[in-house]
Amino acid sequence: MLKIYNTMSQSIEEFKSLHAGEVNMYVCGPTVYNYFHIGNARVFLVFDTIRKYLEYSGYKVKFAQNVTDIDDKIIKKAASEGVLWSAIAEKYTTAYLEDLAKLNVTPADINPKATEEIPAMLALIQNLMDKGIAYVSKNGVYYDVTKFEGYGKLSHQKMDELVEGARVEVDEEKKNPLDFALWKFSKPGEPSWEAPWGAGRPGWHIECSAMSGKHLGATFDIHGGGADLVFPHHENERAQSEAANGVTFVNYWMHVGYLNIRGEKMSKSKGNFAFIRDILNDYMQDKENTANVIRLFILSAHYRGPLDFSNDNMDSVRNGYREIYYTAQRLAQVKAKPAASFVGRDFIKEFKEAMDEDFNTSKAIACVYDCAAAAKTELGKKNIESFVLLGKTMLEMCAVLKITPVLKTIDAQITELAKQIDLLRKEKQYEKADILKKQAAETGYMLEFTAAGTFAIKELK
RNA sequence: GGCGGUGUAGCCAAGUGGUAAGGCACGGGUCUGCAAAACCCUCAUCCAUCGGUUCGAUUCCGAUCGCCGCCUCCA
Repeated sequence: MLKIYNTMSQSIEEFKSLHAGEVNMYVCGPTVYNYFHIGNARVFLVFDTIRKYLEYSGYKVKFAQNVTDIDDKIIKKAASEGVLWSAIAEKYTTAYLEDLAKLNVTPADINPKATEEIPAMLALIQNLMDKGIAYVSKNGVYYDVTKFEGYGKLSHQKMDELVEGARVEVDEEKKNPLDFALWKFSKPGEPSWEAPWGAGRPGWHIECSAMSGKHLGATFDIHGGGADLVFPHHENERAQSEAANGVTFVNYWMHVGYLNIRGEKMSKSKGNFAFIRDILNDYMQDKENTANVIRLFILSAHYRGPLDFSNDNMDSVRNGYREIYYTAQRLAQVKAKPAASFVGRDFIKEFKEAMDEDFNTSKAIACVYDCAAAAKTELGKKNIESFVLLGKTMLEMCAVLKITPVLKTIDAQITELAKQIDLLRKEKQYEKADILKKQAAETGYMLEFTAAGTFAIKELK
């Protein structure tokens, strides 16, 4: 039975989908004004893994993730580079999709762009206007938070306390300091869309309400994002949607903890800003397996807790990943059939139990390691069929976590070298054998001569 | 000030009312002609501190201290 921590109730709840066997989920996507960084990547990878696990558990998942392609930051960036805002949005939307693909993140079923969903937003704003919840001011259309009874319930803040702590400049045009823009009137030269109240662009929160409602329904199962979105973004989305539709917006709110770099929040001024694109390119020589190491690193801690990114921590994970990677390579070079059963632990069962407990990937990964170790023990005992069974079990778990090692085809040259070395060893011509071994090493392979056979292992670098 | 998170071995990191998963590193060993970034084993009398509840707490409650974050359209 799957359990999920719900930010709304601040407790772990049994998961019950709205429609039997189906899960509708929405995760806040990027504002495309730059490449995305390792912190964004954490959110994307966590929810990709959750989605995958839901599917593995038998759910049909409908996954929507927006692309915010109009926003102040985009306009600002465009101005500083002297290009059209749309050029910035297009460039970084493309980059976003490329980087996601390199991380093996499955594309969302629906990738709505803000600029393509303006009509749905206008309809929602009109709905709020009709209900007397929104009002027009000099600068735009605003949401009157005093009209929504449950305001603050998601972030567990009281309105007066929010006001006290507010560091925002008081906007005289707003009725209440907490009121937020649904529609911002454009200034000359700014991008704008026609609207009944005046030309402008959408406020930050409205797109998610409009798009999730349109594609997933007024009520849907899971809404996720980074922890910093709880307030104000998700609080405001909820206020908009529930006030407009009169029904519960989201059943399970999920938030991913912060990713720090060497213990500090990442920021450009501190020079500890890491784009995922750069990590993918620079971290290892083995590009095909870099995404797996990154994902394993991200999943090594529970998704709700903080996670510290550093080279040392990555290296530690990479060294651990080798165990899985090498086991997979040996498995691929063994021709035996799997044993019918393994007397011992039921790794898959343990794995599922871990994941069912609010996606405890840390514990799930421990199952993968234990299984790999058990497989190697069998190999050492020359129980090849048991090794194959356990190796396959390990790969099943890897597939769910999406860390399946990417193997190289071993070219004929290496196979030939291995044969020759084996021959030379039998003839005790060790000096010649060593020369050939060195040759193999130069191509990135190490050759293992074990009781269970000879393996050519591509090193992970 | 309000709210939230967090403090577990050298490092990363799970977890439980009955005495601590897993990974990395270290150390020892095994296989091997030698060797490996291979394999095996070892590695927290203890879970920030101080109280309380309990037969028993790292796990529950209270307090204290430390670190991080949100309350500024930052995931």
